[in-house]
Amino acid sequence: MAEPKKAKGPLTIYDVASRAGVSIASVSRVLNGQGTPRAETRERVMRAVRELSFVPDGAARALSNGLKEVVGVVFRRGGETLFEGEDESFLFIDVINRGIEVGAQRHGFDLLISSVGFNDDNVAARIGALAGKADGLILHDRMLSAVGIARLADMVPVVTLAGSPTPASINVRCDNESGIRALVRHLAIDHGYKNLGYVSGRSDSPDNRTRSRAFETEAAAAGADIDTGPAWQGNYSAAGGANVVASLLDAGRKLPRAILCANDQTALGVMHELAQRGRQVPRDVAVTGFDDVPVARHMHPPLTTVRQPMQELGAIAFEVLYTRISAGGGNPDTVLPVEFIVRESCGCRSAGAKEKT
Amino acid sequence: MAEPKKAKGPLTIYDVASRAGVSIASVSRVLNGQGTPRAETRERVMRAVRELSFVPDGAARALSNGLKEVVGVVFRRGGETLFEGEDESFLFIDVINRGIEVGAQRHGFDLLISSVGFNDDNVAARIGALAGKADGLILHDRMLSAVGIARLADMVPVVTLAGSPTPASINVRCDNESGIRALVRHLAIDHGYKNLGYVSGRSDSPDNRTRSRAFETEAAAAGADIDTGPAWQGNYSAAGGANVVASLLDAGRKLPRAILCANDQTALGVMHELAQRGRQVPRDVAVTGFDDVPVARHMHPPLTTVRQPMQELGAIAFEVLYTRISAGGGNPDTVLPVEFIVRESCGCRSAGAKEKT
DNA sequence: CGCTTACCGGTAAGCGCTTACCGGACCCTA
DNA sequence: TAGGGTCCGGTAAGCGCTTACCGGTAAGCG
Repeated sequence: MAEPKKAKGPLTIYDVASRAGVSIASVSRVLNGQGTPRAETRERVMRAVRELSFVPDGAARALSNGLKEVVGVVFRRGGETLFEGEDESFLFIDVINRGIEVGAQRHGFDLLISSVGFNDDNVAARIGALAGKADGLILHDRMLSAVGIARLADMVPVVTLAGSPTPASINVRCDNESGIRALVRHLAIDHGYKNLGYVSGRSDSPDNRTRSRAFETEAAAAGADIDTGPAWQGNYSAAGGANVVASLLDAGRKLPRAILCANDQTALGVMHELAQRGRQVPRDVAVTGFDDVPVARHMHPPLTTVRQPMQELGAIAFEVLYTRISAGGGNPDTVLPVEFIVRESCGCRSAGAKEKT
Repeated sequence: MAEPKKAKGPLTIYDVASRAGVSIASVSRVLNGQGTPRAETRERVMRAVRELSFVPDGAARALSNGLKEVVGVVFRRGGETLFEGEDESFLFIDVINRGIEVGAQRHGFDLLISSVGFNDDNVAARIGALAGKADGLILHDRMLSAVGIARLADMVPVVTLAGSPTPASINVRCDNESGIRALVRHLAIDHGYKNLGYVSGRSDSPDNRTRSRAFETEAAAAGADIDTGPAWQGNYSAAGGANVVASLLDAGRKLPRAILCANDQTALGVMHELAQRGRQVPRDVAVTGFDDVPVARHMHPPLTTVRQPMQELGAIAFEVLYTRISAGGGNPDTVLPVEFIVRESCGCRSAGAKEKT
């Protein structure tokens, strides 16, 4: 406690070293637990560090050992928040991010986040800048085109969520096929609904394509008729779902006995519009979602859906990325199991029932 | 397009320089728009950069010019999610973070986030590590004790949200006094309620102390009686609010004519419990919140509350921090105006009415 | 036509840290 | 007491970038 404070210029390892009366190498060794410093040396260094409340500069560390301990996470910020309850959509993203964070913290990494608006122009530039500040990137759904991802992936390790792998990037997703299969079978076989419709998500989403294809396959396998066509195109938002129902009805088309939705948001909109038009769910038409967002259980009636293990998805995404960063390799196409959640919008009465898929 | 790709070792400015046939200094100058490179030089460099899709290393840059272009943001992750709708609480945080991000992007900064669980032990250590990776820190409410903040603040610029300034740190908050004043006057004067209660937030929250004190002052000024005491201690959660009502009623105490709550979450719990106990809002007892979270308008009845400009708060917080980082100084105690939102839980009928405070 | 002035762009010195390498001190053995 | 082996810990070389400084070339001027 010689002087109260030196020149205010941020402290460096040299300040600590001179205060402890050792060399900077020793300070570094103590701080990183390398080598075998004598107990007394360690003690002296620790005391100096404590007294000065020194924290080593991350940039210098990163430069020196080639590891920033930072993952970049990029996602879309909602731009079409209209419907009541719609805010939930980014809760969804948030849960995944939390999962990433949990995984990251296990390895001393932090999350560098960057959200992108729907009409931001310089997305690629922004992501590029992020790439420079991180050891690897995790991209949420639909952030970049396949070639954009590929380009990015050969400057920095990249993991995409709910997309599809490219030669250089890794993808982590949920088992959409199983989820849709469970839904279709439950509706077509358990309930015996012979006519199904599928309100799709954004057409550029790999998840949506997978679900859509699985829907057709499984419906055929279960011997159910399906309603299709451009009128069934949604966009993952509640408004999109409501719109599909509205235009179907306005065109005088007959609704199928059950409607599967690309995600819970869409189901929310579909059910809302159905209620507006005086149709009862599930009596007149059954509705199902996908995702199991928190509101799903509080809808009227509670939504039958498929739960994706979001938080785990985030954690796994980090883990895969971490492997790639530190060792290279890693499974380029990781698929996580989903869980079929039966509630009441399908026509069932009991709550609570669950089935693993 | 000589060779398809060199050794996979991440590219450096040297690779770009040699490909463009110039020195690294020129590359750097072109990339940063410094000096006056000849048009042809610029062109050569840009082409090389594009062909290699080079992105300069953030750590090296940071080390070299003493600016990481990263702000650390620390917040608490909910650990007591129990009540329906409670998830909203971190939506609140998210909106602020969005605001920070918006401010940050204007200056090319990114957000390094770190959430802390309610029973994480090594909080200070984690925040310290963050500090090393960022140019400055923004701490959400109740992250660290005053001395913890002070210690942190002399290693890196710190802005706290809804706290109070310390000699070295800056604080940004909303004008709680005006908000409470508007609420109290509306209830006591406009509605003529002569007896008020205040369900407080966590006792260690500066915002709560301010609101609590303002409540007492304003109630006295408006000539209303107040109910106080330890039974009125809440904790910002819906469960806390419900608990206050429950224990008051269980103890056979008479409820005041109107109950102000420390935040909307609390009001949610209070109204829920009131409904459980068969009390009607606002007929039997009026209830008000604070924050104006999204659900507030969808409660039954819609909640009269005070809106805090969350996103703006985040943006301002960044701006103040940025000033401190780049120039030093900056107003250490920034106060943002709030907006009084009249809905129905206070006893008013009309929706929509608003008053600036 | 020779010298000054401007303008570019290259060379090299750090930024704060990690770590390979090496030399000094000490202990053990003969 | 001398030689060899062990430990510790210091010295210095980078990590990839920015930028001060300076030398070379070309243009401007008398």
